[in-house]
Amino acid sequence: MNQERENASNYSSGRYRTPDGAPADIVIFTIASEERKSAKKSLPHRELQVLLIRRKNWPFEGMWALPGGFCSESETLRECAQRELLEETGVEDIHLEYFNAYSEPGRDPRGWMISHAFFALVNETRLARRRANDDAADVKLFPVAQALEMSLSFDHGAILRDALARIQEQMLTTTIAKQFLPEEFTISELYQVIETVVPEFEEKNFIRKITSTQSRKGILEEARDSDGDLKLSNRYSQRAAQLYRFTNYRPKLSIYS
Amino acid sequence: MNQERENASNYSSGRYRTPDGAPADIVIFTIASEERKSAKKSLPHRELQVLLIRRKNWPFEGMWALPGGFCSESETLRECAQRELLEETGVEDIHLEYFNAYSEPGRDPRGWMISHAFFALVNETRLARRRANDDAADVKLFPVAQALEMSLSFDHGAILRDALARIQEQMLTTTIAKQFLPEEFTISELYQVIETVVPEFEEKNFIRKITSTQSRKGILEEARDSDGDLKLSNRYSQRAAQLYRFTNYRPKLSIYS
DNA sequence: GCAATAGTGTCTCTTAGACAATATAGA
DNA sequence: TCTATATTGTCTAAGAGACACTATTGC
Repeated sequence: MNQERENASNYSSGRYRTPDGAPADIVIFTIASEERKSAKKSLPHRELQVLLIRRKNWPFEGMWALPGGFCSESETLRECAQRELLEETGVEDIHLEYFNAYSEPGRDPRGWMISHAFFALVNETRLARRRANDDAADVKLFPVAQALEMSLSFDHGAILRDALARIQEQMLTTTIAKQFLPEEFTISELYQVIETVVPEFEEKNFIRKITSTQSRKGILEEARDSDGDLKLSNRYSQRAAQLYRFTNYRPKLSIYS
Repeated sequence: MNQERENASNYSSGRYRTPDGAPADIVIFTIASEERKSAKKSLPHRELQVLLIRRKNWPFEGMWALPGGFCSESETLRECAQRELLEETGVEDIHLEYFNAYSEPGRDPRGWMISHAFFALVNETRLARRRANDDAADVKLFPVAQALEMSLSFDHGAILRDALARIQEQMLTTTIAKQFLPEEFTISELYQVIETVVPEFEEKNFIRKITSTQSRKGILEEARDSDGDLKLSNRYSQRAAQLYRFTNYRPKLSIYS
């Protein structure tokens, strides 16, 4: 023990310049949906949004930034990000994923800071509760398209771009769409969510492929009530639509097969 | 300017405990191939290997570890990793990719260190030159299967596992296979490389799929000589095989289509 | 009946998957 | 000729892609 302590203190006796902090920044995405004003039932308009906060202190005082904070020695980066997420949005237990580190010298005027970037996907229904509590002037959801054009603090513009690219890729290759959907949803809702995140997405025979092709149909299963009958919803349509839920099945993708 | 400096010094006046360094560790993979001793021409035996170094100092003195080093304030993590890679292997300009950060408290007895993990893919022909120069006792390639069973320094066992999972996924979804192949190669070589990294991989009609199905044939193109004639190789076979090269085309993958 | 969404029929062309068969050339 | 790899033939079932068509139900 003494040996170890001595070694350790020997080691850190100022031979190296050390970082001035270990920040974690979080790109919090949500999909806002707005009922369209129409006499008939119709699908809502959906929009991908990102949560930004207005900085109160130097540097970049008054500018918008990604939520984040400093990690302490006694927690992992993930725990730090979870803590920040809870503070900013009041939500826990949601999809939170580390995706990159930002280490460009000079990226932070406060000193040498390597930022650890996470993205989080939050269902708007869970975000809604919290929003009323906040000072709307300091914490705000922005449409992603708009946020990308804003001048953000630090290199947060680049972080946002990277996060968006990542969730666009994952939206098509994993089942993260479920983060933006209720437990049970219709095929149209799923399609809309995918389209909202990846505007280029187009799949003419979507319903058929997802429900009846052998290689993919394992992704979803029909929702059934306690009697085992199929559950339908007519929330967005005159004709009731079948409700589905995600299974745990995740097809393996390959460019070679 | 003065204002900024004053703010900065104000900021860092010991309010937070700061990390004791910013290390980058690199998981360097290569595929070693060994000609089989057979009278007839036959495909070599291939094996995925990882480069480890034996630690000379406390902590974990004498144990094997991933190569790595401390990042300086004036470089990015990538530059740091590139520098380390050059020092350990003598190679530059190869596939180097950041994949995770390791921040478990207590992971490094020297203090609070968040390790930034990269993986690198090196063609054995480029590694061969360097190996003679090194003291074989301190830098060594291990079969990955063996390295996974060794007790490595720090949390390098976990880092190695994660890196392996990542390149297995990427082997099937991107064209990183080319990192382990010469510019021009035969279909069998490509198949072997994929199989070496992902043992479960099996594709009965591989040659046909990769060369003649519409959705995938863009990945490869036939190699041709200056006259425009097809180039063949009989290095591994009696009957000469068509040589191919990767194009820049990268199919988009989706679980929904 | 109209509007708005849900879902099916149908047709053609391509691909998957399994195996057998043929091709090539050095030893 | 034998051996080891390369490449094509063939057949069936499944899927892709396009579009027209039917279904449902509140207004």
